[in-house]
Amino acid sequence: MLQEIQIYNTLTRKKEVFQPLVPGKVGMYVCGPTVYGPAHLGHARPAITFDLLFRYLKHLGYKVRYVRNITDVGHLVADADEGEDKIAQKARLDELEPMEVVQIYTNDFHHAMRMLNVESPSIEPRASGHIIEQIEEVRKILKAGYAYESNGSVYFDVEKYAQSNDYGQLSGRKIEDLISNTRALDGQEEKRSGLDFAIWKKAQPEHIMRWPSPWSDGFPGWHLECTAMSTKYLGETFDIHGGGMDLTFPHHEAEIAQAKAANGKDAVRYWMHNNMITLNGQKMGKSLGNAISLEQFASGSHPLLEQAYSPMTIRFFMLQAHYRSTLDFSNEALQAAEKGLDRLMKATVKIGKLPVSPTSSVNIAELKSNVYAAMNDDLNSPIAIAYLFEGVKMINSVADGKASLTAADREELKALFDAFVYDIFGLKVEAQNASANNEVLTEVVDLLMNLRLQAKANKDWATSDKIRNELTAIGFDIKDTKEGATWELKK
RNA sequence: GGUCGGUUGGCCGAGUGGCUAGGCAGCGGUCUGCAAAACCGUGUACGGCGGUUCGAAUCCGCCACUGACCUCCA
Repeated sequence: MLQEIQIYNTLTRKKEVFQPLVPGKVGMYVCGPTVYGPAHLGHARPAITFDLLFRYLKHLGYKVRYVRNITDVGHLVADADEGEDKIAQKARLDELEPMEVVQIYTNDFHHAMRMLNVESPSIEPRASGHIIEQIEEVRKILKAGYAYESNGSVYFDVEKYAQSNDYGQLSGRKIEDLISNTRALDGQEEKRSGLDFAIWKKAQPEHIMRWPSPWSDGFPGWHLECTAMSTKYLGETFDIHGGGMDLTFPHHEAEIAQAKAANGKDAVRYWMHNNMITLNGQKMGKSLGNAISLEQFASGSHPLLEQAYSPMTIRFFMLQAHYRSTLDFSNEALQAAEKGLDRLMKATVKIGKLPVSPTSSVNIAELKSNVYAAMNDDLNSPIAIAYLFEGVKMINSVADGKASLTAADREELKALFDAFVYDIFGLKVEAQNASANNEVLTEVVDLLMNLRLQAKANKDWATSDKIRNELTAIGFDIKDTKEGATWELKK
């Protein structure tokens, strides 16, 4: 059931029919986080976007190898500490071993991913575990003549590369403009041009994270790790490379150049970029100081949060916008998503219990084809969800006896919802509070519900309402449906 | 300053040269002892000014505002 899907390729700025290099198999690489701070809402966007792609491709029958790295070395900070590694800087402040910092925030990231129901990638390589490969990559680029050594560091020679290649093709920049617009930063005398970037950096004496190399004791440049690791696990040419839009320049542009310089060919066939999460219209980011961590969302402990939001609400909130659009955070929008998600999940659970009829008054086949068509059009999850809500309406109408469904259509509908809601969108019913799973509590509440039922039978509204009101006050949600009264404990 | 985007109804957010996206909120109704839920009905939305067109929110031009990148960033 390999369907034709279109994806937007940043390289060509067009939607293209996706055709993997090897039929039936997909290699994809996505830039993961730099583990030097808590995972925040911004990190959730690419994680969820490419989790959706990963899940959908698998659903369509592709065998996917999904590589998402952890950056734990090599990021240079531009502020106060000249040339100091981000990880090492944080370590000094906290008086922790650098690898301790890496571990803390790697764990934090993994925890956040689990909460968001983001599947583990096939391979999650760490930059620090691939120093040998990166040194090899530097060697290849040097040998090809596209890099030069300077005072123990090795720089990529952008201008030389640009003579025979299109540097700037991904980000739409022209080399001449780049040359005239590059900022003159201090401490760059080692470079021939401000455009050049380090692929190996000599470590200063105080720099703790360092590895021996033919050029100096030092560490690899940030852009290089992705090239080295994607090549190692996916080959010199692979299908999809993803990441945040903010990485297109210089990071991904540099990756293109490094791979071409080292291997003589273009590595990536489809470049995909997710857009940013904004806060009051401005990008949410650690360096901007306006990031809300995922932990804070779950607990509601941030001044901007009016309440706690479950990870599934965040996931659904993101899926309701297209991945290439900016998505503005607001309490109002999150609350709307929370309610919409609740409606979708409740309907999904109901399908199996719907009554069946000899005929259907609804068209399930058309609904199904609409949902797939939306997803096949560059992963248009908001449209797909809009169609699922049409399905929700069908489900509720059938439950109300206002529409009918054959047994075969009910199975079809259930399969569709199970596939999309659970497997592809990765939504799940939140685990209830531990106490709600307590059998004794359940029995007690059932007892109260029975008392209320009796009171109702006796038309003793005062008692029945008292029970309902007090349970509601405690945090229970009581509903009288056709099938009888139901209760659930709200968070 | 350069490159690339965005501007849609109370909020969020899709999309298309002519036909109701969807969610949330609101309003009216059905159901219910009441409520909740559900269902039905309900909105002359597309930044401004020009142009192309039988017809543009959708294409073109100009303007305004706004964002991302150009330095680490998801």
